[in-house]
Amino acid sequence: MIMWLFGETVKIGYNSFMKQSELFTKTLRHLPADEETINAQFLTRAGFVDKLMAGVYSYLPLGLLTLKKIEMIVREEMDAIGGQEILMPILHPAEIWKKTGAWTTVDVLFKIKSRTEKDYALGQSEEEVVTPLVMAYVDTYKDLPKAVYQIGWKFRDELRSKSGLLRGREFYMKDMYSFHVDQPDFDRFYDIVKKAYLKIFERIGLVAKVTEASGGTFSQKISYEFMVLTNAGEDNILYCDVCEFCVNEDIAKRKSGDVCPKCNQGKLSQAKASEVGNVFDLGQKYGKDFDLGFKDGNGKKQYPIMGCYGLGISRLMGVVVEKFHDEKGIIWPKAVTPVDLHLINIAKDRKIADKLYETLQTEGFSVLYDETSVSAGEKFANSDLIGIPTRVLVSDKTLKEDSVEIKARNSDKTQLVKIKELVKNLKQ
RNA sequence: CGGGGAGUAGUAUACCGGUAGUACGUCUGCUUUGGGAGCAGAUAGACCGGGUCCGAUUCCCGGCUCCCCGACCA
Repeated sequence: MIMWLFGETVKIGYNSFMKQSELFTKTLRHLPADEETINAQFLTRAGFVDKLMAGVYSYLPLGLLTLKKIEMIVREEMDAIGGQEILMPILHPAEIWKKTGAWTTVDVLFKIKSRTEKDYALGQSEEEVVTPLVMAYVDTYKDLPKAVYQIGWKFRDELRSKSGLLRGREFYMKDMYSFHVDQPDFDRFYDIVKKAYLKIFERIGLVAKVTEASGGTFSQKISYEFMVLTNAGEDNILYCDVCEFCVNEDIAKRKSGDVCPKCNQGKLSQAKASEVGNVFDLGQKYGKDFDLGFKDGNGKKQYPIMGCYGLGISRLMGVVVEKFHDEKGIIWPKAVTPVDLHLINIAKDRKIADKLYETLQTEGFSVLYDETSVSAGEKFANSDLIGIPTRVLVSDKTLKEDSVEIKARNSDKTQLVKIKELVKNLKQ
């Protein structure tokens, strides 16, 4: 992404760089009065997000960078398993929702009326759009399997939004839909998606538990939810302390302290968790609802077995903050940090730091450069709040040694590095 | 949607039925510069509507918004 700023091009994206004085956001010293959760407090104070109303946030320059980092990881892994990215409408005609029954059964569906009193819905999931869309191109079994996905805004008319980014009325989500000739082929792909999901969370630095959960209104089958343990979450799960068994308490037939039904060895413990992803076996419901099928090898009409796979990108951003912070601020994992380096100058003469800023860009680092003239203490406090994983400090003290000081956000140790060695050192 | 709490400078808060105070921010000047610097001056405020009252930011009613607990969250 390229944006124009003060006459120069500023690249926003993987190799973004920006001067702190040019950021239109500022860090806030006070806790926001209307946010109680860690993720909302730090993200607001550090200038990553701004609340428009309950459950609806703007993503500011630094926040958008992190959101895009997470999005990119998700995109790479979905592409890697054959997902084809598309972008579907958010504004839907009521008819498609009435056809599947969801118009009356899905309470969280946002419904709106046009000037001419026509009914519309805002997308909260897109089976109603994607099924006719994909099946229009599927004539025979030879056209399957197919998987398409999109990354975009979803709307849910929650009675109570809460917990900052963890439950919004509007949120950023990846939703994928797959179409298969039969159950075995679906099961094969289902497993591939589960593995891809685990890889995504691992890349971000999170541990997600694959949790058995309700299949929802339309399905008797269980679904799987990907749960990250955090007290800020809304779900209660039971998990085995020996094997990987994990179940949502909603459907659990057991309680905390019971023996694990899977390995018969471990004990089940209860924990709070946030659902960052889910996978559903939709069966033939949507094919049948829309009466859209394909011809099998005998020329007979069959309905596809479908799956849907959600992954909450904005929620993940909140969960990451819940998991990675200290009393001073956020500690971004390297994979999703808005930028790689926080370059801070406190030397009287800015020249060396200015030059380093250029050099680091050329060398492929993304950099936030604090070239402001506020006190050193304030810069450190801001830096800790924003939470970029690596801090590079230029001061008169370090310059005497022809050096800069490097400090990891998650450590108290500092390291003097010769300026000549800096790039090499950072690339290690 | 049920229950509870709260709306006061840009932000966070205090007191009060009769001049609305403090901190941070912001602006000006001087001094500072390795963990949210110091001094001096300046700036700026009662969610909306109705009622009670001589007088309401304060009390009462309604609305809106935010937060928390619960319910809800295919």
